[in-house]
Amino acid sequence: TAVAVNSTDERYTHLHGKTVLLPLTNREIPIIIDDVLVDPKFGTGVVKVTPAHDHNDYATGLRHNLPMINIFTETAHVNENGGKYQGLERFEARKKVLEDLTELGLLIETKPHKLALAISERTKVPVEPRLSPQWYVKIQPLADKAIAAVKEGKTTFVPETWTAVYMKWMEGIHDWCISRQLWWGHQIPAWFKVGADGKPDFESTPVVSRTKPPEGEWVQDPDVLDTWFSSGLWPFSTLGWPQKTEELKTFYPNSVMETGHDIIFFWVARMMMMGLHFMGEVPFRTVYLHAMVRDEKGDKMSKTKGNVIDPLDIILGAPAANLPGSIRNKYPQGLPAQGADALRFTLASLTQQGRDIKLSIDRIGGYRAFCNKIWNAARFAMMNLGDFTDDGSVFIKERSLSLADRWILSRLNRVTVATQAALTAYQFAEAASVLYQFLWGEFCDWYIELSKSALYGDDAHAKTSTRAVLVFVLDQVLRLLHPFMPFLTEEIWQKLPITRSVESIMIAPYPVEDARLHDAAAEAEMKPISQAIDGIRAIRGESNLSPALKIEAVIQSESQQVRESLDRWRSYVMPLTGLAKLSVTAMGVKPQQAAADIRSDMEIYVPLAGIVDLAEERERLKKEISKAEQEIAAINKKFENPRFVERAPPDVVEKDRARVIELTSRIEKLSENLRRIAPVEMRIAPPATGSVNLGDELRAEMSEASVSAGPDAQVTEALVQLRAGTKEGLTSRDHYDLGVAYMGMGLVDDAVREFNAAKDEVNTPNARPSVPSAPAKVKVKAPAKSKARAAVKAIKAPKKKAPAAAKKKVAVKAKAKKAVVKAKAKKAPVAAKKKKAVVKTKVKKAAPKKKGKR
RNA sequence: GGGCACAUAGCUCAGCGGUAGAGCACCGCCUUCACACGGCGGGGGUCGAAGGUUCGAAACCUUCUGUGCCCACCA
Repeated sequence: TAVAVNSTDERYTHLHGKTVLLPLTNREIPIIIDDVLVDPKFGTGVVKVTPAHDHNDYATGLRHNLPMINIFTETAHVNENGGKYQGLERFEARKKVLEDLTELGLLIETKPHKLALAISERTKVPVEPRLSPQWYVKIQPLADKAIAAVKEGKTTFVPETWTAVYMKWMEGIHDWCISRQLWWGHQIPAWFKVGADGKPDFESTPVVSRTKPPEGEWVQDPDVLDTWFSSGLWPFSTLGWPQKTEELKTFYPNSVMETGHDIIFFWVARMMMMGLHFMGEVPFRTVYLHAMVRDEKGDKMSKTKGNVIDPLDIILGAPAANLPGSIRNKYPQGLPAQGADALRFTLASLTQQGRDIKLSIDRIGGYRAFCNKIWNAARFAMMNLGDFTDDGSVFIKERSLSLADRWILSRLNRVTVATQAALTAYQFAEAASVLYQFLWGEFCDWYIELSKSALYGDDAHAKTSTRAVLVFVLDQVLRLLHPFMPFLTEEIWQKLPITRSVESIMIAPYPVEDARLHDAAAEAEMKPISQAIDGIRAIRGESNLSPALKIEAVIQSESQQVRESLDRWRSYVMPLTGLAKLSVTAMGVKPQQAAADIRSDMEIYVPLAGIVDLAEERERLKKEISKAEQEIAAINKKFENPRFVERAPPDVVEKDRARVIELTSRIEKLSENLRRIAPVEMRIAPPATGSVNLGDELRAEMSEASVSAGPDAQVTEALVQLRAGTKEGLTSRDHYDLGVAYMGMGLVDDAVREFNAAKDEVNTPNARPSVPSAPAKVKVKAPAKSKARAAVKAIKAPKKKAPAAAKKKVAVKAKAKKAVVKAKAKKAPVAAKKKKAVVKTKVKKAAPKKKGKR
């Protein structure tokens, strides 16, 4: 249609205003000057212009008033405007054009050239831009109103980051083509005169009408409206518009529009424009844009990629064979059934504002376990309600309650407030998290455990109160949870044997804050109790004590309040920590041979020499000390910088100062305890090789052989008797032998005590010269080592006596045996346990035997 | 090509100026009378990289790298 050059291109200045002859059609076309279209540095600096078949050229055509010559039919064949190429398919036509140009000697060269080509998503062939009659909506006046409404805050976006997306699109908007050549949709209500071929004559002036115009031959435009044009009417067309119905009056404008951020342009923007135009008011006050679910790599799920997970496969489970390819590869075992509530709760938990969700099957599994946990907690409650059928609300306000009761009610109130706040702020993940933590971490882990003594006890009053609280909390928390887990909560709620005001949890009132439940005193009093329980549990856990083993604990505290609370609620502490005895005292003498847990306002001791592994306890203390030291170092680094004290807010500085003092005191206490249970280092001096640490060596052997006095009650008893009998009237030799025997049992600390006793005896005139004194050390000569070894061996193979001459061989054998045990232990834990059991039995026999020897 | 997000423990994610957290997975002890889809305890991170602001940065700013999404006639 034209040939364009850049005005600054001096090569072509002489051609300005002239025309050229199009060789293949002999049409005369103008040379135009267009600096927008033509880049003089690119190619020849001359470009052909086809306004009917290219977007840029179309704009150029408008600028220069060029004719729009369409050369394609709907099927991309050359039409009557294509001269001799008429009827050819587009790719054929291109080949022919090249051939003809070559033949005429007009083709100078061909060069490969990369360009962006629009490809049809459905048919995968290049799209040919082509002029055709379409309906457009003049958009600017509509957009202006839609922009103003958001700027004025009449409608807000949540998360607000999407406001910018909406604005950018609105501000750069262009007229909206609303006609579509599809098979279904709202047919455009426009009528054209019937043309010669029986089809609409698009050149005629259309009549817009719902019904056929009465006079003349008319045919309705076959096109349908863009689906978003129809959908844009949704906020009011669904409410009876254009009639002025009650529904329309009530629900327009609506409060919250909830949708995906991928259709802000398509739908939200159109609803805004349509609503403002037809109703004169925004369609909704808030637009909440939810996260989109992606696959595990963050890619959008699509059928083409084959990465779509059907929600039903997650809910109901699916064998691998039923899954699409890429999903099957990741889950070759298929998907386990997770349930609708677990899926829903997971989605809520992962819905963080402004982010998309990478769906994690594993995480759904975690919440499935949560569903199970709730179910079992409810089962526990119902099993223990007895004949209690009240909903508890009256009881909890009129009766005196236990500390645990008051505490959980206060926590419930906090959770109610937090859940409400989160929901109001559209923080669904936060709400889900709050409820999860409360239900599992507080209600199940603490309240249910604490309630057992009352429920299983004889105090009728306490029993009834606990039942009331149990059912009340459950009822309330189920309501709070209901939006996140509709099925499970309804099921349990219906099963609760309580009187209800409504027939479904769906319409039960959502819990609101109840200031009367708030109980700061109860929460404060629970603190030392949970601290004590945590501390004792930590000692047990770190020392791998069996839960069945009853232990004693001593708790010392400077705070009288703490002591009183612990004393009053010892029935909470003892069962949760498996205590046989709990002593609560003021600060004073520390129990000997005890594991310790030092807290800021209490010190917990578990005096169990021989049962708690003091070596491990020492490691634990060292670790705690090092942790505290590291923290002090980090804080001190701050203080070294003078500007920190100078410029940081006083409260921050003060907080750090206090923390240093607290940590220092903690380190002191921990170190003190470490000293108290420190083993005395023992050295033996074998003739040739120099000194060896017998304690370490034996300990290493012991642990390799898995010899343990263990938690066995009989063993414990035997040890107590043994120790009771070693206090007085023993010779140095006796102490020495006992030390060896203790070593043999792996009780290093007891052994050390005996060796030291032996050392004391040595200082008397009758002392055995083979046990010389050394400051804070016990030196034992080689024979002692062999005896110790023999003791070890006796434990391992008690019936065989090892002659002194054969000790080396035996030692080698024993080592080989140990290696076998070790290897077995790795592969077959059951076998290792059996081995251990055998060893234990021998210890039982060995201990009283020693006693008898005295 | 333009725009917007995101990058924190093996995985999925919180935290968003003042002592690095959760769930799952992992390790140890336990089939204790709601729950082994469980209980208790534990190990694991120079918070993508480099600069800058600050007394102090995982967090605020800049640049870079990587990943993803949206738009692509116009931003």
